[in-house]
Amino acid sequence: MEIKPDELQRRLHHIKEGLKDAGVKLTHQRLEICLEVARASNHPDAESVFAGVRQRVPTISLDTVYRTLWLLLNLKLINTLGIPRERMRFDGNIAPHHHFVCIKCGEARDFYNKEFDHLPAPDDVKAYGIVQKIQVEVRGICLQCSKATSQ
Amino acid sequence: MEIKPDELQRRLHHIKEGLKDAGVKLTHQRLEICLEVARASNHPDAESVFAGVRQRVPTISLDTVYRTLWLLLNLKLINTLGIPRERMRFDGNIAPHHHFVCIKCGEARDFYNKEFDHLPAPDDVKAYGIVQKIQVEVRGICLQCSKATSQ
DNA sequence: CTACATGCAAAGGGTTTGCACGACA
DNA sequence: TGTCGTGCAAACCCTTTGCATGTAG
Repeated sequence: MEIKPDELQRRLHHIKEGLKDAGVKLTHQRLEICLEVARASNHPDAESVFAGVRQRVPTISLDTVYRTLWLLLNLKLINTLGIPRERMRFDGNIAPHHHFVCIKCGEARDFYNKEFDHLPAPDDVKAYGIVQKIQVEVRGICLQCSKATSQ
Repeated sequence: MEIKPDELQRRLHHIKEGLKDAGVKLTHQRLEICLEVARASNHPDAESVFAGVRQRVPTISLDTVYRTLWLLLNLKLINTLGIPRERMRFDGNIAPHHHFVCIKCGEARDFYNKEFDHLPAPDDVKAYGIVQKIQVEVRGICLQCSKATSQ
């Protein structure tokens, strides 16, 4: 599950520049963690990143991995799948629907949209497996949080 | 954050029928948990459901709430936000992209699609807050898992 | 040289499990 | 009455934090 070398270089360069701009120290550990997360195409969890880096830096600790990933996340140099720090949340709504998710407070609100319900799955996606449903996730900042920030 | 009474009745009825069909006992606790999750429109976590039910059933325990929610989930009578039992996962890919997520093994694969990148946010969604990005999540069963199931 | 990053270990929070009691069919 | 569900508490796992040591700038 590796990406192309030139794409890797592009990502790495972008991350390094971002760290430099933020004025944080470019330690050996941090660079290796960046490399690991930049070249993974399978959305690794912290444990996977840890295992990968450990092969090259045997003394690295798991909490350094966490701290570095959070650093990259806060600088918007990487993303997360789903919502960070999220506990499990349940949804009694079985009907087809979509979500507006606030990236500040995590609130998720349903909305309905017939066009979104019937988005066709691209052919290259069908090659990944059997498609069951398509859901659109709109990310943004909800009214309450945008008020709170502007005040 | 309550839904319309007739919609609530519809959901409750559907859940009760599902439980009956599955042949599980319709205990007082289970019914109250179903009511709580069916009438919540804010995608509650287990703790919220627990708090709500507790007002009517003071002796209920948190683990009964978890067990019942899992029961409903396995019977596909409710949904979860995000992927169940998911730990935090990171994504070194900053470019606009979308995900195919396997509901069996949780594997998420990127795909690119210019049309999806430029989906317009519906007006009623814009009323929820400031839209930052729109991501499409395709859920299904990946090739490996569908092979494993059919064997 | 000095502030910041690391490693260690222990704490923290959410979720799950084992077991004996209690309640539905 | 027998089986399944519940409550309690402890275990579990992932993640975070405090502190002394090490290191980049």
